Amino acid sequence: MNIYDISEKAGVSIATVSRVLNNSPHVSAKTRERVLAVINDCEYVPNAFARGLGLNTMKTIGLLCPDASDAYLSHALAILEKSFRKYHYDCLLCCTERSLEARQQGIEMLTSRHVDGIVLMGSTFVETRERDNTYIRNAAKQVPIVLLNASYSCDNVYCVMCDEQRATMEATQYLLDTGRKNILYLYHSKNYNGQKKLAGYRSALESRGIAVNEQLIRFFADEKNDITTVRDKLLALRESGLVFDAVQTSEDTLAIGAVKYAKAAKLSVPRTLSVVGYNNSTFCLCSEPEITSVDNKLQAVSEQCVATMMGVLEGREMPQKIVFTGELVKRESTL
Amino acid sequence: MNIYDISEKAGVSIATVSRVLNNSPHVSAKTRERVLAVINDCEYVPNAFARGLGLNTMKTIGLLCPDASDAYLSHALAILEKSFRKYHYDCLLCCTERSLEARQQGIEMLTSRHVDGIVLMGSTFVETRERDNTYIRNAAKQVPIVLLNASYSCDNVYCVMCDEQRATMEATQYLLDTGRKNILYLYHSKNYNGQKKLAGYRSALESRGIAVNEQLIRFFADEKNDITTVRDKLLALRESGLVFDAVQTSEDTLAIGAVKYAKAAKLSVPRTLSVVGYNNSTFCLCSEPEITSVDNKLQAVSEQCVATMMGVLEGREMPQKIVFTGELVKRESTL
DNA sequence: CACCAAGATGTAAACAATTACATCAAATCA
DNA sequence: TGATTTGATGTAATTGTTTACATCTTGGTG
Repeated sequence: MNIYDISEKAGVSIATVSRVLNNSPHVSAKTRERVLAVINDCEYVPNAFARGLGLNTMKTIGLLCPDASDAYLSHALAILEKSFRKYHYDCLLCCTERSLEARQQGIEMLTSRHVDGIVLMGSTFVETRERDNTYIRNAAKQVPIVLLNASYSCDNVYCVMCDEQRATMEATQYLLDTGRKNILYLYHSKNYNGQKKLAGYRSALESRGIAVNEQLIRFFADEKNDITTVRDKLLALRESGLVFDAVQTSEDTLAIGAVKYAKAAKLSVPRTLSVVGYNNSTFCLCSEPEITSVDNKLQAVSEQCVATMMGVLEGREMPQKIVFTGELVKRESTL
Repeated sequence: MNIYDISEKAGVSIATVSRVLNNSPHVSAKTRERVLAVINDCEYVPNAFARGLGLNTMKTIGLLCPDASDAYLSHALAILEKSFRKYHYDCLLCCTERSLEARQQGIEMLTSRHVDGIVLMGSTFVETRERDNTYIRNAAKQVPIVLLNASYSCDNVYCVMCDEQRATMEATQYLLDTGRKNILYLYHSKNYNGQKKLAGYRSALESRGIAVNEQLIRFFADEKNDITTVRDKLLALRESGLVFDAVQTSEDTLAIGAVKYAKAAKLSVPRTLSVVGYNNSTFCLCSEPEITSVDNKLQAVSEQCVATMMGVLEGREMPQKIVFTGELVKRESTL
């Protein structure tokens, strides 16, 4: 069943059928009605591939997501999909691992499928390592790219992000202001955002004239999904003589691990140990006590990504970089 | 840059270029090499739409997900996407609300885009209400449909699921066996799975010769995302004189709410109140105490969905229904 | 009444692949 | 040596749209 069958049954040309299909005003009311009747009758649906070939677009956005099962990213995913759908764009999902090669492959897949735009979620790459970003430059020659919570200056690449450095800095300052002296900083990723957050921690100490103790900065590789391991590592740190009266983390589940550690070490949160997470996820509310965490405005950032992409696709001039401000949500795990 | 340009530059016909592109054996080694060199040189990528038109497929699977931000579904999403990618199929994501109309629209969108198959995640619909399922029957005429954790008998529709009734029953029996007399059952959805789980709760009581107290069965609408509300409602129930020494739920976050309630009511979990969740999500580990929950084998179910879909697409005979068995994971919130 | 604009409709050329069938040369066999 | 097979390559049809351009009505205007 194609457009020719319909045109024949309706006694018109295929051009007229196509015009009806595309709501062209150049069709008389009677003709339109007759054609629509036939279309309905035959349950005809135009072939999407042929349409794509003719129009050179299938109204599709590629979403490159490092991990769809991650609480934070899956939330962004849901917002992006919903918002793009409002503009009648569908989303092709590509979950890469967090490795550079996988992301590169993912982008190639998406461009080869001729998506209209790509949203790159999260920051696997680092702004300063130019070599790693050539694949973005290349892809940007084909389609507009919007970076969700990452930063990179390049033609046809747009950034929407939260100032994670500042948000982290304010969280650290808050801990200092409540009298904490030795803040252990746990981070799980050395990517762009990971480094920015760490920089925020450092600058908070500097702003208060406190020297950074490198012993208090710990990289807890990809253990963000293993609360027990985090707890045990913290117990080991304490055992080794490291002194700290607060734990600040780059991710909420690490903070959960810190709370579990406090329980195991018979410390009271927040009396003898303050805990601060990052992302303000549901995990914070599940914990006992509930965890203070940084809200990095995911909803706003995600929606702005869609707005930016649509602006670019509609030919409007769009800002190359939009930065939101995070906010510390205070709960029971801090004084 | 199309296949004609390449054929010209390489001094061959478009058929030969196409053969090289598709790894046809009917090309001599020298010719292949020459063509590949030109392709590389020009950074030529075949047009996906034209290819789709010719082959009548773009190797795409539609994923219909009620809510991509849900912990449970997002996990399934990640597994599905990854597994389909192994077979070189890409995934078109469609997040519907949980309403029937939205799902129906979603399916129409996916079929109009000519996906090769659709995975329907979760059960919005109810097996017995035939009227609600006509949209599935219709869609199944176009493409194979695999239901993830739902059940419906129909041609070209395949089901992969966990026996949630049995899993729930075993959890309830466990509570009874540990001496609990009045088990409050909280559920958040009246869909197919919601009803099956509730049936499991009832049958557990019956199996022990205990009459079901309807007062102990409570529908906590869509409050699974609002822990505080759950806590307050439970406090109100206690206030109203309802007696219960255990709370079993259809979803982990409801169980979190129960734990919060216990704290507010100064009850000890599990000493004076047992709590059992469902889904065995990370939330269970965040809680203090950690929550006993039903693992419904999401990984296995998701992977089998992909295996079933690929089997169908490759023309193999596939079982209409595959049922996995859930498992109660015991933690600190039960005796 | 002739002319012209406007609106409706049709024709045919893109769009960019795949592939059945035809062709042709070289190798094998009688 | 001539017939036959095999393998490589080319030709042209096919897929189902969109759309620029051509054509044909129809009604209004001078």
